[in-house]
Amino acid sequence: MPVAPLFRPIDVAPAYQKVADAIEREIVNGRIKPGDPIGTEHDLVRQFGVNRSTIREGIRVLEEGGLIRRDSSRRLHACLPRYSKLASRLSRALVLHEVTFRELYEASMTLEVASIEGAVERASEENVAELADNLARSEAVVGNPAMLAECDAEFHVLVAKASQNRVLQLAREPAAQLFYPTTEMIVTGVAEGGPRLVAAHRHLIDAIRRRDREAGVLWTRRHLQDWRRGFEKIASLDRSVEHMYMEHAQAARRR
Amino acid sequence: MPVAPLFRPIDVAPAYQKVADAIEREIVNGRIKPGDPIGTEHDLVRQFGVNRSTIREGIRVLEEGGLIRRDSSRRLHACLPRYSKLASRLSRALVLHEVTFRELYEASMTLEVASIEGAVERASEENVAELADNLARSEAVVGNPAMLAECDAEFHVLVAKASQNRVLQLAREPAAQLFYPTTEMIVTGVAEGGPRLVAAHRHLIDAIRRRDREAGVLWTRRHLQDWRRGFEKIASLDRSVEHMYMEHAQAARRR
DNA sequence: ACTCTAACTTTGTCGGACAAAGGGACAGAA
DNA sequence: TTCTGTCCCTTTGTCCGACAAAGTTAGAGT
Repeated sequence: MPVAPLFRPIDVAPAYQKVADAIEREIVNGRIKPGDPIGTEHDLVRQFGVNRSTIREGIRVLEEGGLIRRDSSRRLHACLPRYSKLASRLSRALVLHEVTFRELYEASMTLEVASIEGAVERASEENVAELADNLARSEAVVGNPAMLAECDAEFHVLVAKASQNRVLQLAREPAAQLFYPTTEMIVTGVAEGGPRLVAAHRHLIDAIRRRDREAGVLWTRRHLQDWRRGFEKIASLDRSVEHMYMEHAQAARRR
Repeated sequence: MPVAPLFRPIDVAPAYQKVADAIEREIVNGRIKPGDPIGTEHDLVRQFGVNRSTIREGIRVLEEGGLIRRDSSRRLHACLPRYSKLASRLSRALVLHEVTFRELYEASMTLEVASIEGAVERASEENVAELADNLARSEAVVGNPAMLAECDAEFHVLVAKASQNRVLQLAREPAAQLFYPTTEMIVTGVAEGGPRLVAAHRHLIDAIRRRDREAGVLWTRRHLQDWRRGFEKIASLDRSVEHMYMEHAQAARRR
């Protein structure tokens, strides 16, 4: 016979966790707004009535979660979590779960197509200008695989931004971060890779300008299929993402 | 005139960060495998030659990132970051960025359709069984909005799982976590909401069983449109996601 | 072989300490 | 006035040592 639920489970979280939770609550429910100062560690010691070491452990948790940062003078502020930083956590997780390039490819096909559709529909003048600027820089470094791969990654971030849909922007980022290093390898290994990549970007900008959804989708598909063909010259799609790719995601996180 | 780049910026990361980075590197590059013990704090003090407080701050960073956990006896282990925990970080970020329900809806339309397509193509017997089990439980609680909403959230997690694409699984989760609380409100407010929801699930399972892609996509669209219609009876799609929704995501994180 | 207890280890927290770096005020130089 | 160097105070990052509570291990006794 089950016992009558006389007692609720009591909260036995360690103190540093409670400190972190308390500050998190205030930020998430909006009482502390992004940019607001949190106060010094000593202030927090007084407010929470715990030791500074405990406060500091709590602060580390929030810092890692992207909810607070230290400014140039190391003072604490609430802040809006940055997508690229959060996404690199996810990229890391995907690597550890040993996802395959096939999964990456399939998901990206969906996400990038959705991005371009949004961009075609809603891109602003400024979005297009950013994309055009990126294209110009890409054309200038078409012979440099590393820099071209970086431009490519930025290009797709800008397309997602142009979609004006931040959920999509965030959803595509983890997979995109894992693509980036392979793009470099492919452009290095496949002679016509660089020019084809830049040409695809040019068509994509054109499609956005003309609000031509069909063309946007078509060229996004081609662009990704190009990646796939290039990749399959190097390795199998069923290979899992290698640990070494994390270096790039780590670099992105610190930025 | 720009100065010749004689010096590189020097690395002045604090000690606790270096500790965290060093351990993270070993985990991510695979030298420490998930499940492996990390050693006691005292061990780490000896190995890194820094104070225990410093070690502990580094550990908090890794713990929050999901790379290590403490087992029942509080000993440290490397572990695979859990999707739902990471996703709740993203949900939190989306709330803070004040994304609109329109963004959520549009992105989910893409992501859930992609999930069902994958599920129709690749769902295993076991996946279908899990879905059927979920459906049975849903039917049993069709009069209870809170429990039905929970079942609905689980259903879509299971569909994504059935797609066998972990990238997709991860990408859809942050948006899905924000959907969940509204589902409850809608089912509460709209009389025929519950039965329609369950009926849609039944059709989806059926589509997966028959490997009928068209039907799967169709019913996913209808299911989401139902949500939208229900939501618009309550509020505008252009409203931003409210802070209160975070409670659910926070609960998910702790699990 | 099993249980119970005592000793040991580990974690979470505390208090205090100090060097390095930043910010602010202030005086003197250009 | 504007700039610069100096002094002082605050804050952070790190260290040391300590202790209670909870978990682990080993040994005693059955």
